Amino acid sequence: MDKQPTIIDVARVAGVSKATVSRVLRGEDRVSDQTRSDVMKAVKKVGYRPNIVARSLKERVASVFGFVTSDLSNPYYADILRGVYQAAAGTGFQIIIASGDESSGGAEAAIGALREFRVSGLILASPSLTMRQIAKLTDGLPAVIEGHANAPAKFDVVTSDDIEGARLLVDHLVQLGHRRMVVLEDTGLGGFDRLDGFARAFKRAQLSSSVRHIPTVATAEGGYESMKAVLARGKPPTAVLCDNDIMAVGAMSAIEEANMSVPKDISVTGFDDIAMARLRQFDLTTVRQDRWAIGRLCFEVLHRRVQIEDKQLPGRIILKPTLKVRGSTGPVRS
Amino acid sequence: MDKQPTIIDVARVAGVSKATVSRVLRGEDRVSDQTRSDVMKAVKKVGYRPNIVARSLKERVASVFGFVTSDLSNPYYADILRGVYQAAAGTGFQIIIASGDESSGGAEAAIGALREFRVSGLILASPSLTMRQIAKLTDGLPAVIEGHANAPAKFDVVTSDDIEGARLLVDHLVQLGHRRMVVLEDTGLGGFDRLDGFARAFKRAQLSSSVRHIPTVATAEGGYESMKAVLARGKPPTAVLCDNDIMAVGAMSAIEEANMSVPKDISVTGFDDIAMARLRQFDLTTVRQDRWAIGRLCFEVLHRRVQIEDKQLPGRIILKPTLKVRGSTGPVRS
DNA sequence: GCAATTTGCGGGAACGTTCCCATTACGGGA
DNA sequence: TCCCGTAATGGGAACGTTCCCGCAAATTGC
Repeated sequence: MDKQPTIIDVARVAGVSKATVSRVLRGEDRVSDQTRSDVMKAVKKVGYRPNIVARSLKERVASVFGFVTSDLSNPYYADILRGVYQAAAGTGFQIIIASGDESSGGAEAAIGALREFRVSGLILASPSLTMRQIAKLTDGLPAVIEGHANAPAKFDVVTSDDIEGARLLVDHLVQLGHRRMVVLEDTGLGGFDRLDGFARAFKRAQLSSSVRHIPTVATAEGGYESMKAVLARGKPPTAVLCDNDIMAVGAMSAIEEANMSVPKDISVTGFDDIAMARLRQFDLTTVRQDRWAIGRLCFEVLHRRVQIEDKQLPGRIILKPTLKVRGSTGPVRS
Repeated sequence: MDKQPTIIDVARVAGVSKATVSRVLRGEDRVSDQTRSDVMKAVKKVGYRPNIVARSLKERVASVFGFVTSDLSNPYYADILRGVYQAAAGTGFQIIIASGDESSGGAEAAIGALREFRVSGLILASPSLTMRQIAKLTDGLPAVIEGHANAPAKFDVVTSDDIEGARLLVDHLVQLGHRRMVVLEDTGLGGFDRLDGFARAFKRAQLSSSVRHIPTVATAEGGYESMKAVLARGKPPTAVLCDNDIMAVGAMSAIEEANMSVPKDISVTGFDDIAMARLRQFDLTTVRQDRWAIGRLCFEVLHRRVQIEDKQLPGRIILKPTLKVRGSTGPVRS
């Protein structure tokens, strides 16, 4: 690789000092029009490209945000990430993604690596991180947290209102006449707000006693197995609420395998509205968050705090989800 | 944010010079055991964390690879990315992902941003990049290309053998007795090798004349529309080959909607073996690439070239795909 | 026992920026 | 005419590393 031209090369060609080139490049005003255009011409001529590394060193922090997620291949985070990138485009900020899953050393290693990089802020989209960990690992670095509505007040939060989402689903089913229901609960660390939301909504509808909660692995297979077990013992429920869409797909498999029909015999709901939910074969009633907006807002909140050195108190942006009623839910059979 | 301790702080605490601290940190041998342990103790004490930015400046390049993709939310690339991260863990190399999709300025802007960062290599997983663009934009930077088996000889290539994958599918269907077939072709820029592979395999089986090729948008809706159009006019084919799994899912919808059955009336195949293909509702015969391995190898090839300053000629690693026969294909109805 | 080599360590330049301080040139007011 | 403010620019230190070079002490070879 041949040597990249530096600001000094530009200065030599333009016949000015490096300080002047720097001024032009950073758009300062104390430069004559003549010099400015000379410098710009020289930049073009030598093919100069700014060296972010040198700038970062001088400025003590890099114009980079770190994005930490526990699961890169989860489409939920992929969508958020798209929003982040979209918002980052043109701001001069880059994003470094650190995978916090166990095989790459966990979230601690991920955040550690980002800090070596002197990133100027963190976006934490990793439900497996506890608040205690977050507080310890960020240690003064600006951070915005996704997915934990009840994070400590010292952090900015952008997340969707899962409690509201759960309420929407429960209300919808109750309205359709459902009473005897089952919730397939993610046994992982994520989705805490959802479970809380389901519990509250059932309590509000005074149905807490007629609802069973089944711990389930958050995959299609997990949903399938749990549903099969539910159907094997006793009177089947009239509706099944799942912690995410993919579990719901598994549950639907088990229901059809038992020669029952969705939604005639059993209604099924998901959570997230992933692309698959819209397919004819599933046509799943679910709750949709604007994941794109979440990502975008995560970036903007962080950017604001870092760039403008915004000293106002951390805020929390809680986005309202929308209920997507599709063909997997229907009135209870009488 | 309070100031991070530097190598000089460590030196002061350990009572040595910064050069010695640097030596210890980089594991050089010309240091006495006593000094080494003193320094390590001081590192612990002051909570020193190396500053990658300063190191990168001095070394002229950053220990960072850039990953360029045209579609962040495509699970295909998400899986490759997982492989990349897995391989990168522990090497000291970080990955910066640049989204090359149009909304963020395209691949040119993405690669430009990465170059400002002085990344020491690129992983290009973006089928929409032409070879001409790649040659121009990389300009001497080491790069490994994914997805283009026929890239110029000056680049390292890691990809799956899509031509072989297409052959496997065609052979499978021919063996089942299928002759009148349809290929739903991705109209996008990607998947060139697949189309080529289908065409070659049909030619080899002397079936080129009995196969129709339908340009199709590479989504579930696209597959649905194209299939509907195919069924609307004339005698339906006995088998449909799709350029990817998600198109196949759409095609299956259209077939069932027309009151025909998969695979009894029409066999359907996909390409990629995404998680969805394994679900009971689809049970799709498809071709699987080891995407995790592709990602891992992309990193390793690049790491080797950059780190070891491997001067050997660029190589191409072409991974053999495997045919996954499932329930969406069957013998032709006689 | 003395020169030659090795070992262990420190000093300081360099990487490419930014930014603070000169320094110059030029007017205008006293 | 002199002084001083201002506009435009240059010089140089600093950011935190790495690495070359040099020097003293220890070790070796004769």
